[in-house]
Amino acid sequence: MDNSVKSLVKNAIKNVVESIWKKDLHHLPQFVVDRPKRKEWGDLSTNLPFLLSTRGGEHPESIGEIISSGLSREKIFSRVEFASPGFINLSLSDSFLKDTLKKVVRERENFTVFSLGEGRSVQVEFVSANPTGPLHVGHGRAAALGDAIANNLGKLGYKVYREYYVNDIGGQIKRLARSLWIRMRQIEGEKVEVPEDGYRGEYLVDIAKVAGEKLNIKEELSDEKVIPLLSRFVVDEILKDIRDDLDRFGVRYDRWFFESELYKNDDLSRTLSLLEQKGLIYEKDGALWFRTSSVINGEQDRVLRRKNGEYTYFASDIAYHQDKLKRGFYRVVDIWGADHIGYVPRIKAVAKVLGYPEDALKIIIYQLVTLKRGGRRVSASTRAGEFISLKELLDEVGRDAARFFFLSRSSDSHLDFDLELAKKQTPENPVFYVQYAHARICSILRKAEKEGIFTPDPEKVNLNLLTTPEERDLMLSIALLPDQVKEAGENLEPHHLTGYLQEIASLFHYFYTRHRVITNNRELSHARLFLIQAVKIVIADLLGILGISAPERM
RNA sequence: GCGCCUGUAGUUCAGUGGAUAGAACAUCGGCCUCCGGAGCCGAGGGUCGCAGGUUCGAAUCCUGCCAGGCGCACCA
Repeated sequence: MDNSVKSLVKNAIKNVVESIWKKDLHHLPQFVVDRPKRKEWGDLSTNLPFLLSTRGGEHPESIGEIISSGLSREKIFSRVEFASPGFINLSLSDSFLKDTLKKVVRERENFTVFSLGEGRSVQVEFVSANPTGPLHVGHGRAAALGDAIANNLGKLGYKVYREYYVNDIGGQIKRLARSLWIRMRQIEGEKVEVPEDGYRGEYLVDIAKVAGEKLNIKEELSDEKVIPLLSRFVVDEILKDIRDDLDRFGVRYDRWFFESELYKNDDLSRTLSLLEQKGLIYEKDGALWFRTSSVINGEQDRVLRRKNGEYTYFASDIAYHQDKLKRGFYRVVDIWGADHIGYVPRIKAVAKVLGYPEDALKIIIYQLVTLKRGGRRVSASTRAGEFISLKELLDEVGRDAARFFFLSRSSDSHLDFDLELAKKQTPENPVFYVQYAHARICSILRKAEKEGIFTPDPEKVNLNLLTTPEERDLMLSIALLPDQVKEAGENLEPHHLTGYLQEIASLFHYFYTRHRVITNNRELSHARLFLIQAVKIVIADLLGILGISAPERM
């Protein structure tokens, strides 16, 4: 499947060019087909004449005119115009737009499905927060991003695996368990304090109470025996909360991958010996090092196994990425917070030596989230322990608003999250605005049905009655939806979809204020009901990709 | 000091080398006999951080500065 209008147009252009110049032009330069800035310039435009002129030395005008006259014979265009200095502006024919509208109603959410990823699987690993405390708002951004990207890739036809990598072993977990142990003893009345480098959050006190009841630990047990026991317990408890939060946020994983698995089945040592064979490992100062410097210029070598014999996180991560590769993913997407930015070259180097194809590993770095209440910044310092948890955010603004806001900016961009705005049930709030468009359509459809006017089948509707510019704008916007989904998916940039949603909602509201859907003219009512039904389908579809609900009533 | 990200309207941000740089919010001014006014329309507002360069063409690519963020562990 492929309902991309841009591909259709590109192919038409290619055919025309090839038939005109015969074998003179073997391959065309990478030309662009996109929406022009101004309405007068048509629905789509291409810069091909510019690009051809620089090659052949001809003027863009002459080339442009020749291609234009060839294209004007194509049925999908109603108007083809060369525009100085080097564009061809294209208008899609009404019959094409109307056929496409019918296609939307027939295919529904499959309208935006592509088969280009068929037979290939993709893994998206995201959030993967350490199980040492509750998720905070930053993890919410990761969750929204990862889930939307996964949905989007699913639309492109890939089989998508969502995965959470759990660091369930290592020094931090030991510190966590020790902190818990201290909290438990405090409850028993012992005078002990959680150390500076421990985990001092209140949540451990709650877990300590549960641990005290469930574990039945005898005081005389040595630390050596207690800590492993408590480690398991505390990781399980915190992970339970993390799962709950994510579940509430609408995120489900196909797999929770535990770091400890890599040790149990020897993956780690196998991977390291693989690197050793390649001569990328050496010993120095009692530690085992990876020769990052020989793979990537300017990088430092990194420790894999410490002096004390323990492996570093980096070592596990190498084994983990080897495991991903072995599972045969066509593409692997890692979503990390900005605080891991320095880690990227290292893991890229690893991917390279493990034999990942170029670009098979995509690492998305998202910038930090700043919470605001009105204009005022909400303190979110982890250090002071007063960070806002994902749970609190969901309590306050809800899942839909949280997702929409997280997805409304490029991941490279710092995110200002205005809690007040997110809560508002007014059109300044973009989530509300978009959802309202959907609910409003549902309301009209309900009213029409009550009056005995039913939305017709694609075979029966007379779309020639849709003649106003507002109707055409909606049809055009809908026709270009598959391209939007494709581009957002290929670039792993779901934020484009929130923008598109706002555009289509706005076109609908504008149409609504200018025209009545239910009129005395039954045939016209049918045509308009058909149109708004299509709008409803695409809004719900896009919201679905973003993991946001499309309410029928609000 | 080094690396990466960011710098675009009062604010928050879009803008895969193309035409006169856009949106939302905010501000100001308008629009309801009638399908959800929980909506719509209009106006003002910009040296695209600064300076060079690349080319037919630069917010976009390159170089150098300036400012903010995040990193720079035998933590994860």
